[in-house]
Amino acid sequence: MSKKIQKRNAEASKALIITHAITLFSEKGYAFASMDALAKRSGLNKAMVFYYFKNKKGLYAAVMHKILIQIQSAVLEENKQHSAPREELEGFVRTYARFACKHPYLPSLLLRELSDNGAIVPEVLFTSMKQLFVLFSSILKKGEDRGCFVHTAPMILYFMVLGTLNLMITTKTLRIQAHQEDSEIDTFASGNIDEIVDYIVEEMLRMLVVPNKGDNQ
Amino acid sequence: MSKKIQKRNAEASKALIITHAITLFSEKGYAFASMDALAKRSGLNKAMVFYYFKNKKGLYAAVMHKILIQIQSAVLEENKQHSAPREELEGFVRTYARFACKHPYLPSLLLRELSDNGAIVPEVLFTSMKQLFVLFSSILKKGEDRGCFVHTAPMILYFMVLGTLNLMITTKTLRIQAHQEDSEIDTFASGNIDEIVDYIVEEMLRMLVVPNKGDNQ
DNA sequence: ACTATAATTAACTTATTGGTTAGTTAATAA
DNA sequence: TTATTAACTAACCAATAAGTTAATTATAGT
Repeated sequence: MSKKIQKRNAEASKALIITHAITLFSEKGYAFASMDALAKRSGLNKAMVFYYFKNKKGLYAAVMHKILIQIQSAVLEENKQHSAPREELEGFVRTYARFACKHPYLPSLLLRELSDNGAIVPEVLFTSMKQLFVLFSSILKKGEDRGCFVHTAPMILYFMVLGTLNLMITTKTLRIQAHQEDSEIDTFASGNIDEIVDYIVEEMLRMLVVPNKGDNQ
Repeated sequence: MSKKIQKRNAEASKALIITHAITLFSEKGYAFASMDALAKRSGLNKAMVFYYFKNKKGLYAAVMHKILIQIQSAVLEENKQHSAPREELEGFVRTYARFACKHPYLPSLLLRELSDNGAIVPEVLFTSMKQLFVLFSSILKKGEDRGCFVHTAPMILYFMVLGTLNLMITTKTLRIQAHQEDSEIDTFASGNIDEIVDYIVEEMLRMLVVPNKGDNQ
């Protein structure tokens, strides 16, 4: 039969808390996200938060873990569909970008953590970022080995991609506003995420592709 | 004669507060920077902070204003020494990078603000970022006009530069740590700021320079 | 039906913090 | 010398927030 509607359901409550915590943390940042507010949003008693997650930090760690696992598996999964370095690279950028755009908490939480030596939950953040980086480097490496990419410093390119995407996404409203105030300056205000990715990928390839070997996918 | 050492000195006190506020804010972030702690660090009475800056937000605005003016004028000033687009571009990147590296509060404060819709002081941040962007675009534009740069979306390149630099700088300790834990992965841990700039400029030029017109400075 | 336990709640505690205020002392100009 | 003002201080206040606790209710296994 259909699941009966329970008045008590640990998993559901936990999920409810996490869901609202994600938006709350990304809206307000860690410090300004109050657990009272979270309880109110979730429609649960504040004590439940501590019951399930021990303390604020624990909850935050759970939140970060969840979204990092999500982005990680999204990118890793997508990557399986390709084998040519150029496609892999484009897939990496686009998947990350689309995900980040659909879940705008990702860039803001990520930038905040990164700008702060992984202030609140270093380990969680770290392992995830590392895994993505390993994939990214392996794509570049494969390209090099096949002779279609020139040699580069993967860490710098990685941050180039992430930095650009995250900033473009988080500053979207800012850029639109700036363009309205002064239409002279081109803030790429109209660009949607796929156009941005097109641009970035184009630039990346211009950096990477070995001259006169462009067709060597 | 020499200035007599005064027991009371508005300007000195103000400066003292700002100086310590800069480090405090960048260490702890806006929310976790307490005014009690600031007063203690500055060796002044807490009330002085409010006496001079009205409230915490006002102080923060003053802090941001100061550092943004600094970076802005550093870059603008340096730019006067060049006229060839390629040199101008390199100068822009290097001056920003060196400054940010010498004053590591800049990247962390900047990223935090940017990742948050200019959370705390939108206007101040905004005008400064805009001015730097205008300079950056004008460099690219000049390059295009002279036929040595290809056409690009300046906003994206701008964030590419700032994103990469700020991330590389703020994650320095993180990267060193990661490399120590697993020496397999190349986190560019050893790279100093000038090497990083070399790399970035090299990549930027590979993106920008019109093929077979590379010498056309 | 009974019991053990997991889920839930209201009320409370404790600490911190941004900000105020009323009063005090140093400098300065008449 | 004195009056005025600007710089400075100690003590205080109200609000908020993280975290606790002791009691209560639903649920599931026996």
